[in-house]
Amino acid sequence: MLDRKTIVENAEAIKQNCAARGAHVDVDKLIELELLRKAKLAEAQELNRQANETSKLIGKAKSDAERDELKEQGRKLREQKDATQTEHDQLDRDVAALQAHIPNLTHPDAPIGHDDTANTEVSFGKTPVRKFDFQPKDHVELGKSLDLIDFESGARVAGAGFYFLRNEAVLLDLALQQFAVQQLVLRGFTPITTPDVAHTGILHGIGFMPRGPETQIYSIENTDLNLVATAEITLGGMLSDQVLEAEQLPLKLVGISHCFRTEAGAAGRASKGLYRVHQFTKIEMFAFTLPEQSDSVHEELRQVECDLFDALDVPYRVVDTATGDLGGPAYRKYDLEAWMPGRGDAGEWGEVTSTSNCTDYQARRLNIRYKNKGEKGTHLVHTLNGTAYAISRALIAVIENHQQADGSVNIPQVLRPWVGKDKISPK
RNA sequence: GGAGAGGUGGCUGAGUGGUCGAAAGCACAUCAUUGCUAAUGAUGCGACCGGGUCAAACUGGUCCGCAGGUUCGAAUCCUGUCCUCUCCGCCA
Repeated sequence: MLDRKTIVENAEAIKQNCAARGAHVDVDKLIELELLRKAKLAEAQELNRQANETSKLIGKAKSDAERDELKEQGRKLREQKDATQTEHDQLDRDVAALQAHIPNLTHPDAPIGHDDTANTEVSFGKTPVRKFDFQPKDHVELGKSLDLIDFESGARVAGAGFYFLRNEAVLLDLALQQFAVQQLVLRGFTPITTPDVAHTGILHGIGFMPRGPETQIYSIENTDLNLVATAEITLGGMLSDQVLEAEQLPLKLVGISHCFRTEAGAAGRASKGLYRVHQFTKIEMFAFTLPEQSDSVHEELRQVECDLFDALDVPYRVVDTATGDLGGPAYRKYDLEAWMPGRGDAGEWGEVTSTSNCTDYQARRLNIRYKNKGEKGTHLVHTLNGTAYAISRALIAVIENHQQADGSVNIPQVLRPWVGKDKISPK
């Protein structure tokens, strides 16, 4: 959420930013309503002041007649105040509704463009794209032949988009989690496990819109709880309404995230196998920083993501996300796209991680602040998030890139201690 | 799940209808004083949203878990709700 005052005072810049991001919000309308709202607020406050004054006089009234007269006067003032307040509250809701649809400001270096075709390549990983001297299989085929992934049972038990992992895939799943958490703890991140459900208000704070027709979120009936789509929700929500000491920042966390997504509207998109599923595990980085730290921490998160995929010997590229392809809260976003040899006709890049600098956009709604020692007043922190490994997609990249001509799959060196073997062979 | 107690400022904790944004203590800040790893005294010290100012001063409103209700007026009375604690039951 952007600050209302900022919106009013920078109307033209906000409109341009909305246009660049493809957000259709009537900024002029918002400003008009906001100014009206402020006028109403002043009016209600003045009426309230008069009513308070009258009430005080009643306490000091000398005669019953005088008291009754003042009571009547007070009652009228309260009525007027209530009416004005009601008008204000409606305006406030209207403004809030518009405000919620205004995306964050954008980093000046982010590429401008309507969609992901405008994303720019920033860099490539250490591992080059492999030239196969045989026809590589996709992970669905390998998953079946090596008895690693069972989509049929997943569909039977929970529906399309669910799956069972089996055998070495389970060990790989755990190994990826262990390795990522281990590396991040070495880099000063605090490991956290979080609830897998969260209140609707927390989802809103992070920028999700649960309970709408197009929502990505599973909600739990008869409760205010939703299954989380990422631990970004719970890690960010963890410090909602808290005031941190400036010296505690940056605060870097690594969460083990169970992700549930309805993927509404995703049907028909190229999304075979594990690529787009309703449930997966993710190792998620989250950071709270001082405003002046967020750019550098963002670069740090990107570097961690690169290092983690370099460690798997998986080829990838980093892209700087174009304005039109940024989510609402992101000020700037980098995606890592791993090479997936089995994707499409001859292999394609597929998104495996993303890291966003959300500046104060989430912090404002979640009310997460910091204060400088000895100073009065508080300021909003910046929040950032980044994927270490989204296990399902990392599995695709690992399995497809490390497959061998004989149908086996080599296990990346760094994961071998946890998997307990070098390769996955046909049974 | 059952029974009970409680949620007040950074903390402890008074406060059962108007003079309460809230006593007192602690903590904190500044000053003074004694000089020895601290004591004593004075003063100040909540947050948020507005108006005002170059900035202050000054000033209006809101806030006593949260949301409603009663009343001219609510920290105080009523209802709902959330959370915490204790005891019992159940249980991975």
